[in-house]
Amino acid sequence: METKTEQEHTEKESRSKSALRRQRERELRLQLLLNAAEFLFAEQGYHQTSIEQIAAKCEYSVGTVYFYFKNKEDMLIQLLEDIGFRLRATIGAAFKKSDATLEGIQQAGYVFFDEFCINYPNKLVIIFRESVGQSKLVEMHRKRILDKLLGDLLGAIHRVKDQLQYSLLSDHTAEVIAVSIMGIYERVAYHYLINGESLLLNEEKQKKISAIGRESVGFIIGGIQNLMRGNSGCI
Amino acid sequence: METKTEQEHTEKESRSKSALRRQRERELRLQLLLNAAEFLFAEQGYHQTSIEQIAAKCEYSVGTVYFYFKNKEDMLIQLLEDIGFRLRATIGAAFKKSDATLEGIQQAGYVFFDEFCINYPNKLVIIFRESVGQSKLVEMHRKRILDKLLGDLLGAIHRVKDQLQYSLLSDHTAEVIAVSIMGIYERVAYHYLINGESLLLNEEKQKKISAIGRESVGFIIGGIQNLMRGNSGCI
Amino acid sequence: METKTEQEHTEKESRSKSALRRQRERELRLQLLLNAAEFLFAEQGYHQTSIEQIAAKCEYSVGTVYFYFKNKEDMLIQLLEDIGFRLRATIGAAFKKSDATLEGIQQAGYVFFDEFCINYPNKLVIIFRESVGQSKLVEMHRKRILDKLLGDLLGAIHRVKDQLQYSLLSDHTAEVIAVSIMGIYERVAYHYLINGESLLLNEEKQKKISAIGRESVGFIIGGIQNLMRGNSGCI
Amino acid sequence: METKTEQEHTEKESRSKSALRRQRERELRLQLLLNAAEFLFAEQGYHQTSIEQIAAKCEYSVGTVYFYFKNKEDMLIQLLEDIGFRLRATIGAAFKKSDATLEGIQQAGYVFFDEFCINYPNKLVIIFRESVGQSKLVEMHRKRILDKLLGDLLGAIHRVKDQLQYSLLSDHTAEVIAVSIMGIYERVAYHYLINGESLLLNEEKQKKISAIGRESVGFIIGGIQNLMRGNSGCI
DNA sequence: GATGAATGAGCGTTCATTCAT
DNA sequence: TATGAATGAACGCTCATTCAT
Repeated sequence: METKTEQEHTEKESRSKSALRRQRERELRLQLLLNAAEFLFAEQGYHQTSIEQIAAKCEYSVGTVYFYFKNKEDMLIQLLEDIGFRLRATIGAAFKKSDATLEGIQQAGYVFFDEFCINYPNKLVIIFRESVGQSKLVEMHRKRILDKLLGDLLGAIHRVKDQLQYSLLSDHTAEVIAVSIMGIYERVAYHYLINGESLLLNEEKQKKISAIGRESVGFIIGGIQNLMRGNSGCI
Repeated sequence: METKTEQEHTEKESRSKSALRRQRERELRLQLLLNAAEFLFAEQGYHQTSIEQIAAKCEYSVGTVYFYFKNKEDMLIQLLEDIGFRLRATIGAAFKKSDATLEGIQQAGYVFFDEFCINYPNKLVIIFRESVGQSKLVEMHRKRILDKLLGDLLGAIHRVKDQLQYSLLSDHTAEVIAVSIMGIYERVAYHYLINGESLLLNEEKQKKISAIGRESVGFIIGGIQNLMRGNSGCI
Repeated sequence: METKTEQEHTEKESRSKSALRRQRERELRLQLLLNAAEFLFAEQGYHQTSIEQIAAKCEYSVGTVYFYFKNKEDMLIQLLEDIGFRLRATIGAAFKKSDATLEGIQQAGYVFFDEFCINYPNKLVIIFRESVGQSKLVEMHRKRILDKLLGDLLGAIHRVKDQLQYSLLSDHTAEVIAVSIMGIYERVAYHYLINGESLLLNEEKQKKISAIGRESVGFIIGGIQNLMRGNSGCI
Repeated sequence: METKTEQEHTEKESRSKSALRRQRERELRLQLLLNAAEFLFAEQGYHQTSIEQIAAKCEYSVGTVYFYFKNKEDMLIQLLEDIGFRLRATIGAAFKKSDATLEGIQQAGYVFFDEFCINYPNKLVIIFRESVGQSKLVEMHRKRILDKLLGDLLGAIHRVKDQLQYSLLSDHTAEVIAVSIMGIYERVAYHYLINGESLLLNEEKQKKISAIGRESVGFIIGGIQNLMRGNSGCI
């Protein structure tokens, strides 16, 4: 095994090198197409965007798009998966800094509004608007992705509850909290970002979103406390 | 003026009578079509439903549909307007019973989950799924409708604030509260109703939704209190 | 029931009249399209013919074709069904004239070559060339149609056998005879008609086909006799 | 010429050796691809099989296929040529054993059903189904191949006629006999083999095919005799 | 020789909308 | 008013073929 010639060595190396390069390039092209799709879907809508437009934006041909994706629906789903991954990564990181406290949940909220919303407004549009009501399959993936995020939140809530020795009203209280938080994330983002004329954010707008985010998180904290302190959740 | 003959009188009367009848019939047919559209859009999705299917469900011809509606988009918009109207009527009525108190907001929440969600699951699907991301025009109408509801909530919140002599953190605090409440309504309904396998609700499921609704409203109340008691909304 | 007014009567009559007319027109248009498809499929091949070409030949739009047919495959299948029907009608009629004798089978052969082949060369091309190896579904229909014809032949053979008090070598001898006859029909038609440069037949060519047909039928008669006289079918 | 060095000699030798090896390998690969194509065309149909599938089955790349074949049509044509060659070789060998007698024709028939059909069912599918109605060029090659086989049969028939001092009805009687025989071969094979659920033959099925073949040949012999004994071919 | 990414013409199909009757 | 046949633009998708590496 050790006796392989110089040439063999070089050959194998270059083969694996070129294979690696090809792999890298492949992923670059795939990302290029996904970016174009994300932009066009967010800008014009999923149905209003044709494969030809996506291809043209990357200076590819229609066939190339189909070399990388099974079909149009598949592009949306891959986009969704990517968004789900980033969303969890972003918010999950915030949990870890000060987990098992309400502060962790607060930080996660701040991160969602200050980082995710501001840096990825197009992703927001895809997950909260363009992937809604398109097909059973897309709906299924969307549900799976949002449910994972929900699971993360749920875990955080349970850890806070245990730590603070709070009790929950019922078996699904924690879930209701998590779902409510996600509803606030979604609607606030939709109202202040997606609904707007343009997704481009100047500094002033960023500040506003940030401030809105703080208050939304305030609402969330109040909601959690009201359902956790063992009272009935009534006035 | 008084000299018109008996006959003329009868004629006019009968003409107006038949005109009224025609008007009534027209509205019946229109409603029939809207119901069919609502059902099919909710069941199969807006894009997966063709005008022909809607016509067939009412035993009308395709042309007849176009006699009552400008186009397919127009059906969705009229559906949306109707839903918006009922939503405001249902929730607005709850406000009036005990307005200017947190209880009014609580009651409105109860009414949304116990009455609207349970009686009109298809309408829920239309407003929260099928009308999302379809076209600029639909999006515009959807925004208008949700903004009106938002306005109602906003009014209620301001009245509560004035009555309890609470202060708000900033100019948009009330709006954030309203938007958050709507987010909770939307996401909770989506999660527990729309996401489900079937929209048909047996008694057990109705009880669950109702219980979930109570807790969601508990979250809302907590959120409001936390943003209104003059504290910073932080932990 | 008898007391219906003159007007009602006229109304109903005209309604059914116009309904009938519409039905007739519908069938005319359908036939027009089928004829165009038959011609083009035979001339250029099934795959080389586009829906647009078929539509253009009838001065219809593409959509109209899809109003009358589910899809392209459906056109081919309807064509096939029609061909099968005519083939059985033509040949079946010949059987009836002198059934239960070899002459019936002889006449059927003459009719196939003298009438069917000469009058419907395009149908020959469809059933023996363009519908071969296209898809599972088409293959299934083709089999069903040819099997029906086979059944007709089989019946005739059994009747001849009973009448002449012949015996058959084995259980499947009759079927082998029927299949062989069909093979001769098919291959002779293919060789002398379909293979040719043009399907258009002048008088001279017609005479040749007819003569070829006579001899082919002679072959068939010999084959039947050899398998029916109770000998082993060997030399 | 004689003065070439030892080295040159060795070089040339090894060059021609490696050239030969390369040639052999080339043909192996070509055959590998043809086998894959034959299998897939027979299994799924010509149009339903993509070049990529053929390449994948051999663990080659798409480009490699195009190194060995001009295009997809070319694969089918080469397949066809190969099938034609084997068919003639198989049947031709049978003729030679006892040529110029009806027995030779009988033997050829037995060989077709007992050897060719049973050993090469896929080839049967290609020649009798998948190459039908695909394109002018394929049709031309198919005709050429079948015409050669026809020529072989024709020759055999003429030799039998001369030997037995029979006379033929007309100039094309021999051809009609040959065409009829081929029609029987084709249709019997199609009906009992190609039409079936599976092309795989267990022993029982093989026996059935063989028996069917015997009877089909009996039909053929009867047909020939009826057209050769100088009678009119009529009943 | 071998690879596999890229091409792009071409086709089948859909369906909202129109309009003569 | 009601009908339903006709329209045709638009789009998703396929796949044989090419070619730079």
